[in-house]
Parts: sequence; structure tokens; C-alpha cells
Amino acid sequence: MNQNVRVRFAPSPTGALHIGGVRTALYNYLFARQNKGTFILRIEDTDQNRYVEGAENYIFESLDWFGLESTESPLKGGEYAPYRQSERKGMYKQYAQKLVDEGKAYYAFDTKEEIDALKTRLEEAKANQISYNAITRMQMTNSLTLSEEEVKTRIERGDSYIIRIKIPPKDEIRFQDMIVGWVKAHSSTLDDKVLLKEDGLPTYHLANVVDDYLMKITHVIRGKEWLPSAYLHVLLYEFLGWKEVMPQFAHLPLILKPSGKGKLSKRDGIALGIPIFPLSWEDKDDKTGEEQTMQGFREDGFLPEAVLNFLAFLGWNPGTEQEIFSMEELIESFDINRVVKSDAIFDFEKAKWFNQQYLKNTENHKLGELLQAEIKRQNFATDFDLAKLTQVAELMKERITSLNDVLKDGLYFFKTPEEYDEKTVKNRWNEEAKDFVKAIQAQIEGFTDAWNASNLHDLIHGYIEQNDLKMGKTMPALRLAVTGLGGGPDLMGIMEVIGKAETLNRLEKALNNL
RNA sequence: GGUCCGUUCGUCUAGGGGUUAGGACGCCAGGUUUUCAUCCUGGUAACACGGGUUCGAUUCCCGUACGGACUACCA
Repeated sequence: MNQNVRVRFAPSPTGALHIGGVRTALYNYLFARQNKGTFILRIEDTDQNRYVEGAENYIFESLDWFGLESTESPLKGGEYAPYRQSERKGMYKQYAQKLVDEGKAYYAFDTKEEIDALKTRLEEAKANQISYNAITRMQMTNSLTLSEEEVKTRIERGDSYIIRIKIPPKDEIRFQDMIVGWVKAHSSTLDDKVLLKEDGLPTYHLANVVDDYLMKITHVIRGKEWLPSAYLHVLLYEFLGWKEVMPQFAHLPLILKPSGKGKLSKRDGIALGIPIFPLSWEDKDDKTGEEQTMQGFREDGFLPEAVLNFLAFLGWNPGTEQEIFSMEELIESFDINRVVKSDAIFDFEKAKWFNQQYLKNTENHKLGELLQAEIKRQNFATDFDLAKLTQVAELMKERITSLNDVLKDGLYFFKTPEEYDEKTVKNRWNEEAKDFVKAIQAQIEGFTDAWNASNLHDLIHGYIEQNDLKMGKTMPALRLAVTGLGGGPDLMGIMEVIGKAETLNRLEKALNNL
């Protein structure tokens, strides 16, 4: 166990944090916790153009909902503050400058037109590499081709410039990834990436490496989309003289669309009607520009622990047959070396199963509270108090996959049925059933014992036995009269919740209408 | 196109030179139940292909195919 483990989750506030990001955060969190290390939240907002209002807050709220608490963050501060790259903007330039001074990077003055011309030229020549690299940089406008004086003049008079890394022409870059294993690439396939932008802010590559170094990050756990640029990062550590303290990398497999064709995206959530965000998120449609609200797992009635458990298993497993893991168990069992290499398709059915398992194992009063919160959120009309809601939750918990199902599948708890399930009417409602319901109605009217499921059970079962009736022939009809449906939890439990007056009201209504 | 990474049931995956290739989700069937669901029992279904190496390969190696990521002054 390494006592000094420091990991970071470094999202960009460009939109809602999606489920893949949450998994990355989770793996970082688990790794930190099991090593008694530090989990840092850093906001990577160096691109003002892509900054989205509210996105940062969304990240905080989401992590909060999941209980993925960081020990150092923009909100909490910490020894290496600030934790927002926009607030660190003055810290990066010196490193880029250092590289220029040492001949490992250079100034470039090319206009957009010049870059476009280069690309077109390379494309026409059918060159494999469309980029600014060891060969092409000598044909462009930069401090490698301009005289020292000219460069000085341009900078002094305020010409805009950027700093590009000078990738060595012949070098093999290799490193051992904790998940992927040994990987290597030849430097000739890398291009001279921009390190410092025209606005003086660093690109991801520079900011990321500098911050990870400054914040003493020991392990970089991030999505596999970063693997191709990891070679650049390794080179950067080398150039900056930080190779000895370079963090270990762990590139996580991606989460793919249900079709398996590409990364899971916002569009998939919309198209398939499945949540891919933790919390609801409002924005404008990419194409039509129309306002749209996307439901999150929370609004769809998921428990955060269930979502986390599901996510933990998308790319990792303990090698045993246990699948339900509490957070404490995950912290103990998670093993970054057991993370699989191949991408995983997002399977919403499995997510629902996890949620159902958690719902079933959640205490009734807790479910009652969650239900109360959901009722408030939906503006659902009911005067049920917490005690009643807890009773409803208890009755429904074994037959729902999402908390919201209580309000849909169990609507009859709250409202007198307006309609009766056709199929059930056809199969279960006949003269015999009607007589039974009438008899029960009379029994209930004269009933003076305490109104609860147990007493009702005795009453109804007693009547059935005395009159030599069959449960299967009678109960479904009574259920139909009370709930309008053919299925559901214990009928006496339902009657207890809705009360005597409402029960009688429903029986009367059913006898009149059916 | 180029670079990098990957490939076990439909999906998530275990396994690993000799296994009846295991589990979970889903699906199907049966049982339990006042009903629906839960639950229980059973069933369906996989090592991408071609060459090596080997007594033996799904497992190791090389190709091919397929898939994905990256290829921005975005992260």
C-alpha cells in the first residue's frame, strides 16, 4: 500500500458530466480510498469558448449525489490550490518558455490560412501525416525558420504567437500502462502539438502535465481516449525533467453506445430514452437549437449506490461471483490491475437490475423518504404522510425497478381507479365474483375492529373459508374492484393504506360500473 | 488515409496449453403466490478467421478481418 497515493478527477465544464466520467471518478475514488490516498477534483477550464454555464456546478452536485467526496477541490481548497485551471493561468507559461529556451519547443507565427495551406498541400500529396511535424515545421513561419532578430521583433511588437513542442524525429516512446500494459509509439508519428495558445492559456496537454506534476499526482486514471496523447505527455515529462516523478498511467476502456458503434453520447440518451447523466440537465439541441431537458438517473428513480455498483462492473470485476458490492466492499475489493482492456457496451437492462436489487435491500423508512422527495419534485398530488408513504414503499419495493414505478404502477394507492384493466375484467369479473365483492362490502361495513391488514386478512379469509369459496376465484375480483388492476402487492395491505372509507367507496364504484 | 488500442454467449464478464468453457443481465419454460412481481428450478446461447509453435491451442506467436479511440490554438 502506498501512503502517498494522489489521484485526480479532472473534468472539463463543457456540459453535463456523463456516466463515463462518473465511472472515471469512481475508479479514481476507489483507488485513492483503498490506498489511504488523496482524491482530488480539478476543473480543466482552459478553453473559454467551450465553457458552459452551470456545468461546473453540475459536476459538484453529481459527485455529491454519488458521495464521491474529494479531499481537495475548488470548493474545499487544499495545499495545492487553486484547483481550477482558469485560476492557475499564470502558472503555465514559464514551463512552455523553459522548453523554448532549451530548444524543446518553439514559437510559431503561422496564420490560420498558412496552416490550412499546409494541410491542403499534404492532402494533395497524399501524405499520410497531415500535421505540423519535424519535416513540415521547417517550411513554416516559426522561430526555427525565422532569424533570432525577426522572432524578437515580432514578439516585441505584439504579434500573436503560439508555442509548439518540438517532437524529436527519431525516438521510441514507451511506458507501462496499469491496464493496457506496455505500449509504444514512434515519435515520428506524433505532431508538434500546441502547448500554449494564442490567448496565453495552455492546451490540455501542457496544463495537465504541469498540474499533475505540481499537485504531486502519482496515478493518472482516465479514459482510453487519452491513450494516443499519453505518448506526448510522457515526452513532456521527459522534456521538463520530471521523468522521475512521472505518474503511472491507467487508461480505462470506453463505455460504448448500446449499438456498440462508438462512444456513448448525449444523443444516445435522447434517442433511446435512457439516462446517461446522473442528474437532469437542460441545454439546447445541437441541431435544432431547441431547449431540451434530459432526465438523469436520479430523476428516473435510481439510487446512487446502485448506479455506482453498476458502473463499477462496467470494466471491472472481482473475479468472484459476487456482484452486489457496498461502497466499503468496493473500496476493499477494487483492483485496478483487474480492469479489463476492451470497451464495454452500456446495458441499461443491467443497470435496472442493480437498482432493483438495491431497492429491495433498502430500508422502508428510507424508501419512504425518497418517495416523499420524488413526490415533491414531481408535484404529485397526495396528502399521504411519511408513515403512509413508508407503508406504500414497503408493499411495492419487491416489484419495482425504479422508485418512480411506485407512483406509476402503484397509482391506485393515491387515486381511485377510473378504469379497469380489460383483460382482468374479462377473465375475473363474473356474477360469482360480483356476489363475493358485494358480500365483502357488507362485511366491511359492519367491521369495527382496528383497520389493518392483519384484521382484514382474518375477515376476508374467514369469509372465504366459511363459504367454501376458492381464493383464486375471488381475490382477483376484489383486487380488480379496489385497484382496477390484475396484479399488485398484498391486497389487504393496500386496503389498510387507503383506509376504510376509500375501500368502501371503491367497492361501490366497481359494483356500479362493472 | 495514418497512428494507437482491442476481439469469450445478444450484453457485462470469469478462465486459461488438456475444462461438460463458469457466473450475471436479458430471453424462454416450470414451480411458489390471492394476482403481478419477487423468489426457486431448469433451458437457450460464446472462445472472429487463417497460419504457425506444441503430443495437444480458445489460451502463446504472426498475419487477416472486424470494432473502437485519436488524428483542433477541445478536453
